Amino acid sequence: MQQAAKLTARGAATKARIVTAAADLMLERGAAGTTLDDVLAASGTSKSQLYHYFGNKDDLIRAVVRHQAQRIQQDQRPELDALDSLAGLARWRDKIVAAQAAHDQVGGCPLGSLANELAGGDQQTRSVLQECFAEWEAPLRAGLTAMRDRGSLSPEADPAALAEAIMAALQGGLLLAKTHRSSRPLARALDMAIAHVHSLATASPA
Amino acid sequence: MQQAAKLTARGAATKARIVTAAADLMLERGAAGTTLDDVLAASGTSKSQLYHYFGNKDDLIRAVVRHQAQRIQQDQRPELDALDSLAGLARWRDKIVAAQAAHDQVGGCPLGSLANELAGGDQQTRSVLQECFAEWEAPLRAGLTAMRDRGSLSPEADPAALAEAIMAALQGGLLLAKTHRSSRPLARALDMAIAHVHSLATASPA
DNA sequence: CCATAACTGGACTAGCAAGTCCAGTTGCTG
DNA sequence: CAGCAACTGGACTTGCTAGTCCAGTTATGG
Repeated sequence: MQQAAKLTARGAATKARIVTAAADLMLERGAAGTTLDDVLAASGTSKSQLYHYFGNKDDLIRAVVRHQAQRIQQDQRPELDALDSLAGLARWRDKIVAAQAAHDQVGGCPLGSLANELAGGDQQTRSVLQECFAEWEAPLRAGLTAMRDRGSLSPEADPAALAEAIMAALQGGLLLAKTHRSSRPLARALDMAIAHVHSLATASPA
Repeated sequence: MQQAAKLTARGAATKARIVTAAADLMLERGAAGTTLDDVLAASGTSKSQLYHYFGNKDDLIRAVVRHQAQRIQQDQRPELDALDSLAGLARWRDKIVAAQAAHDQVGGCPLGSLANELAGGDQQTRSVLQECFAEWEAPLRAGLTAMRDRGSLSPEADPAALAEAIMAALQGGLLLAKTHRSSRPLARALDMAIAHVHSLATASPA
């Protein structure tokens, strides 16, 4: 992998095909449970192509992590950009619960599952995970900050802490949902988190 | 494995040694990432002993899941039996955060990590996971129910939903803590959950 | 003290997985 | 159109892993 190379249109397409196939497989089998041969078969490529675009399996895994993070943000638009009101939070919640239910309750968070598996690994991969979570959390933190600055939330409310706690509820809710094959735990976790934001809302929304 | 057999004291000790070693290894490397040879080396046993006590690797994994669930409950006593007050919840929170910090922020929830990895697998294993989570959650649900019945919590409060949401916050907090190598996300998640219980508390605690 | 069953050691097999290698094809670019 | 670099195919190597097998040792109950 000498990736400063040119990368023609065809090459880019092949690389994307590999990452997409790997992401799908790793979502349902985990990163360790997915073999490169599986990825090659699913993407219709060969060993040499994979090693042409990626240094090794870990490198591919990091690409998959970034891919899933992008996919999540894409899926959650435009709701992710309208988290500066209680109504906006409710819409985001509904979209997430609906998406989970649509997946037959199978497969938790594409990012959370990978994080769980890879957080104990090398520093490089963990850094990517941290960045991806931060990127995902940013719009939430921004929305809560806007609410506080506007006076919709109590001045004592800590947007950063709130956003992190909500993400934790989301991740835990998805894990329990996956385990129980039911979206109920996810719904309850998010409802609790949003109720907590409600309790910090001021009577007069400014 | 014809486990209706006798199982002498020595046999029981060997079996326990295998499960303990496997649990430790799987906590830091995951179930798939732990080889049976690793387990044998760490426990000072041999292949034939492992297959004498367990049908196959999946069988061992299920034993590890049950073992971790028991260990967690044991570690969280006596706080787990005193979750029928806001003060009790706070003590439980402190114990969990301290335990996480004591582990150098490494390794999330011994049960949650396994659940994440195994929830997509066979029904048998998933059932064990569900039971273990239910068992762990039971004291929390009981405490919240007692609070509501006593009048410390609003009659509208739903102890089952509350307990499940709190467990979700705990799991998500542990996942983010593992990813960031910091107990901050865990503390924030639990603080939010407990603040939510506070908001449901009645002014007069009876 | 003998027979039976629990228990133990470790060599062995079969299959699979990551990563290597090289010969060949395609497609830019001057 | 020539030449170089990007790209592709797939066989091959090396090492590991779950699971098997059997010969042998220890405990126990009659």
